[in-house]
Amino acid sequence: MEFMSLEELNADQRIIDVIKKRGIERLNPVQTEAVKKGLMEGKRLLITSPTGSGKTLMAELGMISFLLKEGGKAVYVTPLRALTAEKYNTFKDWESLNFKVGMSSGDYDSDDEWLRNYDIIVTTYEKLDSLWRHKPSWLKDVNYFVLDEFHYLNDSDRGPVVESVAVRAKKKNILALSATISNYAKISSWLGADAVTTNWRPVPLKEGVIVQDRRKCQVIFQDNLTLTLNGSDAIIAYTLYTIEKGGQVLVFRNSRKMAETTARKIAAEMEKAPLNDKELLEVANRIKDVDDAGGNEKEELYNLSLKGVVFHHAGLSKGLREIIENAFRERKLKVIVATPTLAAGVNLPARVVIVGDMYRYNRKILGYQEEIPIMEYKQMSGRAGRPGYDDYGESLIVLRNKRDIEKIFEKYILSDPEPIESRLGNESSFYTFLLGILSTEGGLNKNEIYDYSHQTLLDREIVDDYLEKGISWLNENDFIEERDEKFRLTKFGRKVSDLYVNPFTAKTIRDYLSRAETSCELAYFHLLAYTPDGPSIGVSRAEQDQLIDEAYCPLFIDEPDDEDELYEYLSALKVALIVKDWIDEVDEDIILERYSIGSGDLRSIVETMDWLTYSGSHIAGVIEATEHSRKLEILNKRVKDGVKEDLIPLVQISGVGRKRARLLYNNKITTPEDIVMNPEKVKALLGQKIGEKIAKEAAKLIAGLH
DNA sequence: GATAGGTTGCTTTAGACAGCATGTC
DNA sequence: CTAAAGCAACCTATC
Repeated sequence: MEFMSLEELNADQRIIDVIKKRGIERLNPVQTEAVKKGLMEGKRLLITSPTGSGKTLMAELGMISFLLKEGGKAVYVTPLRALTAEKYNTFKDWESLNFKVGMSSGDYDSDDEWLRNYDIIVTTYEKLDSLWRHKPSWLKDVNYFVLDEFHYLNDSDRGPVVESVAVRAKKKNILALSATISNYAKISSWLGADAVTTNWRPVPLKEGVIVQDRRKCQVIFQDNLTLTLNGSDAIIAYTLYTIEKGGQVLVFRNSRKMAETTARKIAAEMEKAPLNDKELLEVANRIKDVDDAGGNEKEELYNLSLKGVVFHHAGLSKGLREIIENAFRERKLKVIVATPTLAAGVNLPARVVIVGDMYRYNRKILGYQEEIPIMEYKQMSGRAGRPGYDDYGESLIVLRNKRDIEKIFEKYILSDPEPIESRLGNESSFYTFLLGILSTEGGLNKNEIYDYSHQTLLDREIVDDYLEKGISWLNENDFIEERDEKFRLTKFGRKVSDLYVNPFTAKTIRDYLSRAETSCELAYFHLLAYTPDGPSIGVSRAEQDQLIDEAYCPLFIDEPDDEDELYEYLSALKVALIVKDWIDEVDEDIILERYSIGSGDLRSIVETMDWLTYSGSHIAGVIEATEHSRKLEILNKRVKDGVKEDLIPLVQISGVGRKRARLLYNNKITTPEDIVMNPEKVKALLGQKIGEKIAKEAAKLIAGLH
């Protein structure tokens, strides 16, 4: 274990100053090794090391020293919008060296060309992929790419994009950062990079299992240390044990419901725990005052937080999630019981991590529970141990059965994660990849497409197979055309690539719309939700029969016979009904109740349908289905803000949402002009301060139109 | 006859990226 | 292609 001093680093003094300002005195062993392997000289590296081993600083050293020497731009890519925002904030430190930092993702989006003003751009894999297709002028100035959380390459949904980005990025200088992977040698040689691999962690990790044995729980650590606790529930017993000793606990469960009930059970036992009621009351009030709709989860979280225990999953609104994460970081909340959301994502360590379930239901195969990937376990256990607070972290796997002990130790604790492999080997991903390269590169002949495709991680034979099929499929379906032996995107293909929708989504939309007359709102939503890009949502047994009755108008798609397809069809119908309620201005809490979804779910459905209505409208435009296009355009405006058509002019004003707009409209203020004309009335309706602000925004909007 | 506690049968099951216009976080 | 936990309705023992 070698720690390099900042003096030895031999870097520009301004770099040292920034690092020192953060309270960092020396480089840790991972960082030291990376520096020795040429990080500061712009050497191509693949760094695989555990969570919290200071990979971000390595990326910064790499980027900054490269920019100082070579000029140009650096792009830092992450798989999550939350990570993009987090990195953006840390990289702001480098503005003292006159490097301008920008970010671009679905959340915080900049105009493509505007990004030229930045030296460091933080973005997501999908956004970068999309940028490449739009070819903004500055992209050729980027000579350094940092590919963060590179193990996402192995994700079946998102991996293909990571790989496409890597294929393009590796033509330039790259630094790939990844969790520990077993086949790093193969990956680094594919990337043309040197590998830096260590298992060094800033806080040591003690792993073990905890087994339920009647009224007692047996804890067995890796180092053979054992411990017996009283209690008939292993999770509760060890959580209480940890809290008594002043630690925080992160519990993982594999369903939302279980996360909630486990949180309730722990909270019920918290009477004897040492809690700071004043702090918790303050947290509880933050939860109560959150201004995005929290649904009925809000009240429950309020009560739970008074006991220092909360649950956390994607059904929660963004505001609630943030409050919980911050309060845990502030060490006010003692326990979070979460679904896998918190395993990846932003940094949120705890002294103890309890992995409650080693199996997960597989939605594709009935009755089949698969063991969770080792990588996923490592991501969870990696959250154990807070630097500066804990001497070591503990990660415990809960076992229901004694005879699993050895197997679990062998598989999860003593082994490396599974190798990461290409996920491009299926029609949908590969065809998307082909569309992407033709979009970026312009016209290519067959040989050039071959060469390009062989840059992927995929085996040659598989590439060749999909290539033939892909080219003819894209050709037959009018995404591409052949001219002078070169393949180019058609107008339709170009549009699909720009919209960033899956080609199968585009084909579905085009095929149905081109042969049908216009239909009702519900039918459009249903069609969009039924595509591969549509939101998927669970449909309960009881809902299934009801859904068909609620479809009040003819849909574009006929009811399928196949059972699985029928489920997809009904799921899309449920999405359609939710979005229909949303644009009919049904109160948010009523929607959540009616469809038993969380407010986070509603937000994500609306977000996706916003994108898809926009895309649908433009696809209809290209195939000259003008009526469809016009209808979808109006729906898009309504979905964005959740309003009926008459409110569209009002919600264009920033600060005016569905509720304020309806209030104004009911009082005969129906346009931005009305607001400017009657500022006093607006103030009377919305309050002095808000009214004033909105009047200003309305004036700005009108000015912008002229 | 009320009630605590058990049994049976049925149901449900994680997460989160993308366009554009806006101002430029 | 190998399940498990929650929940409501019903059942049973006990006082």
